[in-house]
Amino acid sequence: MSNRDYGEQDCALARALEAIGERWVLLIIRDAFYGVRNFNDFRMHLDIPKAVLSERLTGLVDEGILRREPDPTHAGRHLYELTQTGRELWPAVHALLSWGSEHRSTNRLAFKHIACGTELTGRGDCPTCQVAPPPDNIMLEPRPGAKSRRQDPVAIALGGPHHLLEPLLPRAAPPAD
Amino acid sequence: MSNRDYGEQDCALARALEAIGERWVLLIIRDAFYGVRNFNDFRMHLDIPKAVLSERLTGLVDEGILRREPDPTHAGRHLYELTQTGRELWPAVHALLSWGSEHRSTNRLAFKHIACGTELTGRGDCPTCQVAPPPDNIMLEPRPGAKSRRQDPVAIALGGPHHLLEPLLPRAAPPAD
DNA sequence: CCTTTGGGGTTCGATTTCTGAACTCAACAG
DNA sequence: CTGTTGAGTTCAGAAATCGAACCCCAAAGG
Repeated sequence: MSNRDYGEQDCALARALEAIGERWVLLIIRDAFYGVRNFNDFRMHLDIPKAVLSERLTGLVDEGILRREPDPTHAGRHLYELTQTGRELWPAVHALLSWGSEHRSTNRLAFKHIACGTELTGRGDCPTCQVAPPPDNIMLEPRPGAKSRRQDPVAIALGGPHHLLEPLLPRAAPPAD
Repeated sequence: MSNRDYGEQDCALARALEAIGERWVLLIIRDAFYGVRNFNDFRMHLDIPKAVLSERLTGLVDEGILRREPDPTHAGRHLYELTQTGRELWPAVHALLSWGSEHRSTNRLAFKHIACGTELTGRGDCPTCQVAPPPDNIMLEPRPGAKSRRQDPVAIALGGPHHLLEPLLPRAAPPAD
């Protein structure tokens, strides 16, 4: 990852951007918060070229943001999940998400504090409990009336409420009838 | 700016990254928060190629994040400053800065609430006042003992305390004796 | 008046990165 | 054994980045 750096910049922001500033990386991390864990689900949800996805995933593993582990259900495949360092990117991801939904588009998703059910503010605080919940205490649910333009399995699985960081099971929901 | 987009991604984060996700952009915005306002100061502080800087600045103006105005002291020159929309990126910038300083390098700068002088938390809150100050109520000061590797005029001007968003005057400080 | 200087760009090849399509390889299903 | 699918790698063309060179204008110097 560490070509494409910012040289002599003597600043924590430059260091952060060297780790997560490349194209696609924050969207990959967003999906990881949403519970995406395997290569093909990232790929289908993001429409990202395979070579780039592969490179970004190994880069993020090298940076200590994702952990790669063997997929117990399929020999030879991997699962990717956020490390603690990666989870600590939640405030940054949420801040960008909330700037984007304020100034660029309204967000289709609401984030709620699991402990009390209250929707979080733009700063990621729970107004009821006066705390900033960590991602594993947040759930996401689609706003009523919002429907996705995408039809890939991940987008469909995100059509219902879901705890952040818990694995999405995209293939488990083909509506049988 | 809007080539290099994220296509069908149906997400406020993708929209935000289309505006501020390109290389250099967040560093330019950081410098704008620090008070940098003219082309050459950005250029010298960032070591960015002129063509790229020029393209990014006009892109940010088009996106409504910076405002370009004539420099009153030099005909034909411009000053760039953050719009309200741009200023609302502060929480995102601060979140990344604080992740970077926690996981990549210790930050040389401390951010303090002007109203009370307390240093802000990693989440950008003032622990004394229990509020999250907007950038025009924050000052930055170098941590004792931290010295910059850079010697450009902007880096030197940032060697002392400074209110965010107030113009830096880099050229005003050549130590005459 | 003419020349120099410096800010603020634009232009231009060389290099690097991104992209989509084609290809490989291993695990499984039938 | 054959076909399929997930997970990559390889490859060539397109796009972005880079640093250096060049251009234009305004003010300063003489």
